[in-house]
Amino acid sequence: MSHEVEKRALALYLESHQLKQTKQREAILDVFLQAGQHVTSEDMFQRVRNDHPSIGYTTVYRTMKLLCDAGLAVERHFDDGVTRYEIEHEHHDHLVCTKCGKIIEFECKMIESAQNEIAERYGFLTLRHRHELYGHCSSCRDD
Amino acid sequence: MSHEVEKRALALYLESHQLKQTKQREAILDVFLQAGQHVTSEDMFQRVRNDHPSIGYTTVYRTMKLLCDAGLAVERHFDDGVTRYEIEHEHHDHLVCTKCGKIIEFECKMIESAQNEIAERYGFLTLRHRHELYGHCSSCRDD
DNA sequence: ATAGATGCAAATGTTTTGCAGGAAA
DNA sequence: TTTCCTGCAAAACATTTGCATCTAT
Repeated sequence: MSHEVEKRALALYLESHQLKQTKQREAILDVFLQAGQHVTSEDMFQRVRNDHPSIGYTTVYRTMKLLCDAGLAVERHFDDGVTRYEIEHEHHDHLVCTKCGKIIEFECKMIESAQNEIAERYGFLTLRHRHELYGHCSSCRDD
Repeated sequence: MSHEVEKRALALYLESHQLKQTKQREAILDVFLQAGQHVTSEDMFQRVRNDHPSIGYTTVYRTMKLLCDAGLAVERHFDDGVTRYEIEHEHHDHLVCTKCGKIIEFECKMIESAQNEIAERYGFLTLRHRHELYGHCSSCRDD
């Protein structure tokens, strides 16, 4: 079984917060780790339901929130009003194709340093950021 | 009466789309132009209600959508899940204070050119973007 | 035994839609 | 007089909460 690191991390988090280890939480973490980036809540629910028909929507929501608190997941809000989750990893931004829905991640040091400069100029302490470019990806731009 | 340019623009848009000029639309545009940047739907509704108690929520929503279509307003979604509107103007980004809620606009040529470079690298045609830094503003960072 | 978790149903908050009546063209 | 608008109430969504029950510790 893979993802031992993440499972371990969750176990530690639960323990240190007097929370309980349950099959539901285990199952949802499993599904999340295998689902890839940018899954929606709906997505998560469907996938979880596949293997565990008795798990409710509520538990999926609550557990995703838990995973965020534990630092394993990050909540993202793109412009379509649906919450998405991704596995927590380094600083990056997104290109979002408004035709096919594809989401491409990118990273840019130049932008990061520009952000720092701006923040400094305004005496602003940056905790997190969003940076998304919306448009048509290479496959869709000519259609 | 100010904002003649915007009123004219709306009139032209309505005319060219076989839509009708109504007091509600006029009133909502008026309120919007005087409300400043980043008003929420709720905000708009309250302000409109002040002068015109008979105008319904539905009409406010519909008219804000119309103003967006007409290019007079832009819809923004920050991370609190509430739609905000701003008067359409040049390319800019935002610093959002998560303590006091203040929203500061900024512009940065360096970031813009980096964005273009990224888009080019991925063969991506950018139509619009969001770029927001969340954190504590200069007044809140020491509290 | 007990604090915490679950699942359902109901509530929430925001935005949209159906529809009958009303107003602009 | 026809087409488009309006306001209300109800629906639609995504998400959250109350609560009785169940389960890990």
